[in-house]
Amino acid sequence: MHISCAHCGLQRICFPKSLSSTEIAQLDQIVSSHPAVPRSSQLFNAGDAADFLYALKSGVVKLSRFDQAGNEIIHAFYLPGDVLGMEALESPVYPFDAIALDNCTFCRIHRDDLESLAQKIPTLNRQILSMMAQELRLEREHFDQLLNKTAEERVAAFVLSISNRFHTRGLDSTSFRLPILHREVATYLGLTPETFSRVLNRFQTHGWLSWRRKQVDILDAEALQALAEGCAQPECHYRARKRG
Amino acid sequence: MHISCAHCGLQRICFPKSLSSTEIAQLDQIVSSHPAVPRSSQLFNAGDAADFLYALKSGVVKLSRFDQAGNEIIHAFYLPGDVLGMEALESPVYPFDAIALDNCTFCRIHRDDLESLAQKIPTLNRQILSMMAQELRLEREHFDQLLNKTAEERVAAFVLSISNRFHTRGLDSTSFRLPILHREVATYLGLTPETFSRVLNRFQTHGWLSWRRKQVDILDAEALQALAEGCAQPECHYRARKRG
DNA sequence: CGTCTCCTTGACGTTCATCAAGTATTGTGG
DNA sequence: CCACAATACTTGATGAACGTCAAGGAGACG
Repeated sequence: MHISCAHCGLQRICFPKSLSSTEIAQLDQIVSSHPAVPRSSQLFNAGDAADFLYALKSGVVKLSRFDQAGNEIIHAFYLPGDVLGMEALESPVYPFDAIALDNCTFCRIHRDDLESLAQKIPTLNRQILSMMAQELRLEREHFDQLLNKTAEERVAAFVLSISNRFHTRGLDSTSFRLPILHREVATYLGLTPETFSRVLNRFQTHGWLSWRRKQVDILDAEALQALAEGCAQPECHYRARKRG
Repeated sequence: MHISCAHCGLQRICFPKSLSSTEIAQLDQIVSSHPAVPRSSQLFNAGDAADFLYALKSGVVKLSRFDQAGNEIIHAFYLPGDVLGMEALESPVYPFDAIALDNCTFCRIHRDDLESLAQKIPTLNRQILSMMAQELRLEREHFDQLLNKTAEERVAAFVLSISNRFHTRGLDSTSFRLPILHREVATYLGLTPETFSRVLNRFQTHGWLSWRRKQVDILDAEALQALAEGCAQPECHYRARKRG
């Protein structure tokens, strides 16, 4: 049975974020539980009928697809409280695969139910739009992390970005377990595993970061921040070109 | 005075896309005209209060900002019929600059008016979500065009993408004027003007494309398509790595 | 304990950014 | 309408960052 959103620890991040208690009660009517998805299984695949939105309760999910050349493209990692499937509001099918990187649990909402309810509750309507806009913002952030950035800048920005998301969820933002393979992080950042490995090695040497297997420890957030923002560091020979 | 959406040539692309004639009449009530914006001027800047959504009637607009290092990042080019400002539905201010690349004309809608009307018209509500989702899809397409792609693949994909958008608008999709500087296209694609110039030169040599100043002529769409998809071409020594 | 997958480390080559200089085109004022 | 300036684009030489290939090591799982 579904636990009421009113008692869920993720209500500050998830759907109920801006709703009143009576509105949350209405939301509860259309929220149901979804069978747990084990590690490496898909929640849905590209091309599946997009009937539901999913709220991630626990675990981590990657949103990905394979391009014509057979390379994996990873567009997003979802953490507890995030909502999956927003992009399908444009089309009848999901455009991407959603794959559990850990054992995952979900709430789910039928999109027709959500649409009907949103038509009655303006706050919910605004909330949906806001979540959609956030998805767009995150994608553009991801884009910015890659464009004209060196491998070191990308990794630094990624670590800080994940750290912030842990912080938002009230978790330890300097030491945490991240159930994502290095290979997948590299793919997300448009790098090869080899390059990613070398960057981690350099960060460790400088005492900025320890990231062994799935355990991440941020040792010098300021150094990483400076690097992510493209400020000069002795090791970074490559400089972004200046504005004309 | 505002021309009714019912008589606008862009209604198949713009807001009225999926609305009935009575609904379009209601929409007309909240749509107003906006003073023309001359070339190189901004429609709005990052940080401005985001009170309005704008529908581009004529001209081309770029959505951009400057990063910490002072480099321009261009996230999108808008063509007639496109709607600007969707991303601001999450925040009270625009997160980007919108700059006219040509003399531009706009319709505009106050976001509060739109929200109220959408609460009454479910079709409009769905339409707004769909436009938002499309914005997200285009951004991800943009992302895919850059990730692990060579300069040639990026340019080929860009030309075809623009061509498709002209086609959607019922315009000539093989020969058209594109009022975007080469430098701006290069920036959009994460390249330098030099590299962009060299790619155009190669395409011209092969007889695939002629792009002089602002006049674009696609001479061999299939060759460009093959290149954009990463299929082998004699000139392209770089091959995408295969899926593991 | 053995196998599989993940990660690491090294040597090398390619693509593209950078620097620099030159040519074409647009815009402006006389 | 022409001269000049400013901007946009082109072309060439050079080097750096990172992808590729190859092989070895370490952790996970049965």
